[in-house]
Amino acid sequence: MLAPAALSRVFRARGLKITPQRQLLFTLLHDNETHPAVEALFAAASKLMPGISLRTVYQTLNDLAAMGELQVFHSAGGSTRFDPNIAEHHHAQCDRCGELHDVYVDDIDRLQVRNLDGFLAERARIVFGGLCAACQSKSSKPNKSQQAKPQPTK
Amino acid sequence: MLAPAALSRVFRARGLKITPQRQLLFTLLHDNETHPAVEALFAAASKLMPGISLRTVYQTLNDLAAMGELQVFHSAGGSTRFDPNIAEHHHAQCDRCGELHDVYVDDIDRLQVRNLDGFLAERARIVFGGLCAACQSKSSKPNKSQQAKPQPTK
DNA sequence: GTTCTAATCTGCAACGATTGCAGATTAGGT
DNA sequence: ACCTAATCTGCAATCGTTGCAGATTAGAAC
Repeated sequence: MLAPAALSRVFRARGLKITPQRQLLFTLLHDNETHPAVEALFAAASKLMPGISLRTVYQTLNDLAAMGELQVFHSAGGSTRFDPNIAEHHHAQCDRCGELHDVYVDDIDRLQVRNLDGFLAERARIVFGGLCAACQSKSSKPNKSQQAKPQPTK
Repeated sequence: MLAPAALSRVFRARGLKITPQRQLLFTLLHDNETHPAVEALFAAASKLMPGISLRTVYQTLNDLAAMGELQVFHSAGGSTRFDPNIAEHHHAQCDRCGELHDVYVDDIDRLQVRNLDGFLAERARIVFGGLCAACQSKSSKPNKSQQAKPQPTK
């Protein structure tokens, strides 16, 4: 995502207004590597600007995503995460804590893909599953997992 | 996913009952390559067994997923798709029609991943984006897309 | 600085997907 | 045929997200 100042220029150029709410969200997102969910952003924004509407947060995120300034990440449990890193990169998601982590992968186009069957692949998104460094240390005792597999009803 | 008969054995072995509803869903899912959503399965099931409850479809899908007999695929718009193919494979999703397509990728472990930062990657899921064969032919005129990018409110 | 208007914000109602619950039904062991 | 735990059904409730309408405001024009 562009820096707040540059983003403001882009918005103005499109006839969009620079409101305090938008500026706040720009700064909260810029260089943010936590892949925040809407609620997390709303909480952070609310601290700095009490009264900001959840609706506005959704609106702004949608706008930024539509402009290609934000990547959207849909994961288990219907949770949506936003990623201001729009360089070509991929993700590693921890099975235990659900945290997302940016990773970079080389030579993706060298992959041999079978059964494409006429599909014209332009992009690839890779999500690695496993355990993050933190969860490996405090292994054994499970955390609040985003990928818990419930047993069939007994 | 196992064949209906084998699946029934697994269920029994776990003390789970084989109901007509479950059997129906087993057969509807077996060898199903359409990556159906819940609603689609419910519709198909309802034709063959009028009165089956949507709740039961959800229940059964969740159980199968928890048992590892089904892969769950979360994509844009909050849509959840189920994939009975549990062999190691990946997906190609059409930007225009949203259709999912199974693909197979070789030598994934040969990928060079940077910035893993202690993350222990055990699995990788790749989703290719692009245009499916069908949408390439009838190109130009857009279809109902699952990835439509709305303009910022004007 | 004042005026003006389209863009934006807010709060709330509405929506679609999914789950919790409780009572009726039933698979399958005895 | 009987019995009981497992299951099914229908409905209410929840969650994330969006539509709407009226109040507010950024920023262009004077």
